Amino acid sequence: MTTTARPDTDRSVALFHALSDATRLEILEMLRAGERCVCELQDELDAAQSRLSFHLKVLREAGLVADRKEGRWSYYRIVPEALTEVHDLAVALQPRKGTLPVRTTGCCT
Amino acid sequence: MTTTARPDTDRSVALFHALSDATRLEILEMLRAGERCVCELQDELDAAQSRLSFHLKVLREAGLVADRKEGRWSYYRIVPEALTEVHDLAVALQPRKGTLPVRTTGCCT
DNA sequence: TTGACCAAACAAGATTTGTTGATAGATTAC
DNA sequence: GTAATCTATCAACAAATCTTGTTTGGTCAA
Repeated sequence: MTTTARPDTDRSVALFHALSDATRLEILEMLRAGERCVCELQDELDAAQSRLSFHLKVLREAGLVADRKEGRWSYYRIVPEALTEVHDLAVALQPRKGTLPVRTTGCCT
Repeated sequence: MTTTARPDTDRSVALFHALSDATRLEILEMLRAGERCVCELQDELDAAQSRLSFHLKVLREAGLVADRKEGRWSYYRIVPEALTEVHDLAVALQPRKGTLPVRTTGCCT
């Protein structure tokens, strides 16, 4: 889209987009066990440093992870609230209660 | 990614990707109220027909919507189970219970 | 201070995604 | 039959995304 969706929609798009990549999901999967520094992610995922940095930035900008510097290391961790948001979005997209699976009246009549 | 993630990961990527577009989220939002034919979506979203068809295909291939032909009309509806999957994925990504927000031991020691 | 190390940022290229406009198939109305 | 309608698909282009390799800045060790 070129344009103005509801801010709600923009936020949803950002969250879902950040989650729509295998590398990023693998990063999150690793972080489920707790904080990790970039070098650890690099080792375990066997990914180039710049690649990891790119994906971590996407996750960070979506608010899905947060980072913390300590000396020369950067530690990343999951932001649970962001995942709760995703959870809530999925629920909010479910059909409204009382909706018939198939309609009885025709369209464009 | 070029490659082999766990099938689980592939599925997650497909679902999240399908949800990572404003037009597609608007389509789903409309379908929450019940089945709609393409021409109705077209009118309400003010989108070109081929554009809509493209996005409906993405949603369909991800299993988020299902369609039904009746005469010359195609009716689309939400597949609630797919949204439940999304819901479950968000939950599954939450940090494991008992995880410390910040680690106490250094990395790469 | 010099050199090693960690991580972010940049540049260039390949690939994927989304848009528009045109075409084609199927169904209904006349 | 022919024409109109609805939708999927295709081709072409623009824009966004991801990857790799390089550069840069900051921190630590000797």
